[in-house]
Amino acid sequence: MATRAPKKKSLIEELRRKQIVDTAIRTIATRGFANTTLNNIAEAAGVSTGVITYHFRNKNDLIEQSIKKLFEAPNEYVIGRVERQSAQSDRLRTYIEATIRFNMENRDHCVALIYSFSSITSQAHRQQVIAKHHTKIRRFLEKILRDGQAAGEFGKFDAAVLAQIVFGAIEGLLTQWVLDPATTDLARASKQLIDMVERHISPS
Amino acid sequence: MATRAPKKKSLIEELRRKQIVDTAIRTIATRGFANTTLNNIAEAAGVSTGVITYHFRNKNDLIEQSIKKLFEAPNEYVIGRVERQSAQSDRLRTYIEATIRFNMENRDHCVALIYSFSSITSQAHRQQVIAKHHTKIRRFLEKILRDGQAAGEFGKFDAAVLAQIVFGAIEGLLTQWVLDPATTDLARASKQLIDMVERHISPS
Amino acid sequence: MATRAPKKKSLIEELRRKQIVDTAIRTIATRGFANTTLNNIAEAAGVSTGVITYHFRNKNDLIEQSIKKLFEAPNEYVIGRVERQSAQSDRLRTYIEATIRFNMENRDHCVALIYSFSSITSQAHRQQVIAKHHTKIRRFLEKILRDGQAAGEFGKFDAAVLAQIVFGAIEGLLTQWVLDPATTDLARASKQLIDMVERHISPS
Amino acid sequence: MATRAPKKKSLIEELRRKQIVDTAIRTIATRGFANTTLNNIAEAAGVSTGVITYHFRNKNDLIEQSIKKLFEAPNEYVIGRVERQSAQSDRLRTYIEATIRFNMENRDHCVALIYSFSSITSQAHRQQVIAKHHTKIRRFLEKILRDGQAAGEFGKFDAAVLAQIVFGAIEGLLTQWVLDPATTDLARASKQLIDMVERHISPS
DNA sequence: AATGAATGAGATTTCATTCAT
DNA sequence: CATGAATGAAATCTCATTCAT
Repeated sequence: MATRAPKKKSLIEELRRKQIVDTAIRTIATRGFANTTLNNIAEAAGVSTGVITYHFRNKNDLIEQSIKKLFEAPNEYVIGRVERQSAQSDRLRTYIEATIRFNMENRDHCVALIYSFSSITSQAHRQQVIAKHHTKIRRFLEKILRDGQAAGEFGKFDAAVLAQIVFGAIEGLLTQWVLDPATTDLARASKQLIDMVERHISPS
Repeated sequence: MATRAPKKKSLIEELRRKQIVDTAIRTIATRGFANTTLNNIAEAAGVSTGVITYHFRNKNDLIEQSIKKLFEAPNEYVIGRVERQSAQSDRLRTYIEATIRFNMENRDHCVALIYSFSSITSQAHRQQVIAKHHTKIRRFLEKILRDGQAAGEFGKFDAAVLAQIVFGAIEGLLTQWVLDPATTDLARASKQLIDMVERHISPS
Repeated sequence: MATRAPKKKSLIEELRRKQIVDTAIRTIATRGFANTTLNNIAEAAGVSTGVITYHFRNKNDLIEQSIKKLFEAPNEYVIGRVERQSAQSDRLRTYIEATIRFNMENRDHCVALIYSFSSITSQAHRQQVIAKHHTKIRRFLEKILRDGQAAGEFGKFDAAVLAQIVFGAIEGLLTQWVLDPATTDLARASKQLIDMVERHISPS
Repeated sequence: MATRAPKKKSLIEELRRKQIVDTAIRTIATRGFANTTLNNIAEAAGVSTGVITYHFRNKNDLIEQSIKKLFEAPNEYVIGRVERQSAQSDRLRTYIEATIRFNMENRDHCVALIYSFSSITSQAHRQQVIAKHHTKIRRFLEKILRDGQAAGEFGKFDAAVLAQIVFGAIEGLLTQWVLDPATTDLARASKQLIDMVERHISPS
């Protein structure tokens, strides 16, 4: 029942912020990162430009809130589904499937996420934020692999490195799908990735 | 088979262009995409602002030349090494190893490449250029896989999809390494990826 | 001789106006003139933004009310004390002492006053208001000097010019104290100024 | 023969900067501090707005350069004249006369200087800059007084405090003259101030 | 009376591009 | 070829003011 909100935000304030973040994500997916202005976002949201700087400290603040959501939204989706599984092999498969599915069902989200790499500036902060999110997700995957080894479900392999590979493979597949959806068959790739990984980790 | 420049560029002209493109890549890697101005590049190259717009039609032209180089440089490196191998299994292993190695030895290049994936502006052109490069490399990998199947070196699998996965995995690993080099062991990941793929495609 | 408000203000209305003016002065002293927004003042007063524009025609109105108070508050303090003295030499000394004392006891007031001297916008009106207040106080001082001459307490000198000097000296001392309180000893300066002026005007 | 210039400025660059600073001072004197925009200054200088941010980091930078000049220009004028005098009593008189004269001959300068107090923001930096300039000038005056005491030209008094008073009196007189030139006779005030001070410090 | 979200005019700032030298 | 000062369009940011609740 803990209340957060460092500065007590009103309900309407929260709604507006959420609306603007969602619109920002949509606009970035449509126009690209470099080409998205506050005006574009305001117009897409049907509000005046001033509304954005009224609710966010500045453009950078809005962008970072959007990036936060870009990482958290798929996480919530995936983690919830993974945790409903008990066997680690089911968890692993669910992790891959759910991640791919979320992105297929939310292309704007996926596109904006991939684009967000270009938003990294020399101010290390932005990079750190993205890196932290990356690491967090990768660790979640790594834990599944280790738990599976501990339970005897999986054989012997370097869990940290395999987590890197699987996570990297998914991200790389999504990048391809963003750039060239016509020649990228995410669903089949998902199946084959699962198949390959399962064979790799089987205890035999 | 080298084609000469269609518009007769002087030698000094070519050198300048090359110098500027290289500096642009280095600057993007250092400052991020959104934070790199023509002045930044000019300063880093030790020339005046005007030099850039003298040698390139405009900023977009310079960026596209840089992106071209970002894709072509690792390609040359990798393809050369791959083609010295005759067995397809050697080619496949060489492809993965050489790609990882080139990027480890040219971090600026790698960083700029990852940043650029999503430097897409509303001119769909940029996205098409990147997608085309992606596809080209993936096709090269796919051909190795198919040739290996034809030669009986590899077993049965969907080559197009596996090419997607392997290519995606490498790209994803590089992305992780760009964001967080400390926790990303590229060399080990490379070995394990090769191991996993080889087991997956073994004909048995 | 107090005139009632020409437009019938309720008691609560008057209290609010006074509270806001006081807060404005405090905020200007804290944040500087150029850096004080209506929101800053509202926040410092613990009220909503709208309250200010509800009680004041606009920002300019609030600022002018505040400037009015900045001049009137020390005046009331000083004039009351001066008029309790009968000898003009006592009045003169009291004038200087009381002015310095009021400002030492109300640093925010003093700071805001110094800052406001030059808050002049292109509307010459603001400058006129400040000049009028200045002149009024100077005249008050001048009268003491003239009355002293008439009574034979003081010797021969140009009263108008000496009033300028004394008034200017006090204002200048306060400015220094505002800018650099550590190196400005107002109390000693006050004594020495009185001493110097008294010697200058002594009839001998 | 020491060269300064931390970053090697070209001659034309220096001229432009000087021109813009001068125009800024003139514009501030005319329009007031709060009412002066970069556009106003650019227009008055007959250049485009971009020129200003090309030659100055930002508006704040220009303002601080202008404030620097506001303090340094009268200083140079006054110090040069003072140092041509050998007797300390001549130096003191020259200090007061020259300060008043410079300001009478450069009203824009004087007006902008007085206005500059309103430019102080909560960022302590601006205040410190102004305070530092103030202190420096006051110390110069203090030294004249002490040297005169050491030479036996002047009698016994607290030199630091008298310097405060004389400096404050001049500044206060200038403030009055800025606000209300019609009723402020600077020339006569200057004479009477000298007279009063000389009597105060005479050794008898 | 009071609130505070929203507006929009006007300011500052950035920067690709031009052009006289 | 090269320079770098200048431009001006377009972006971000600020904030007094309005207004529905």
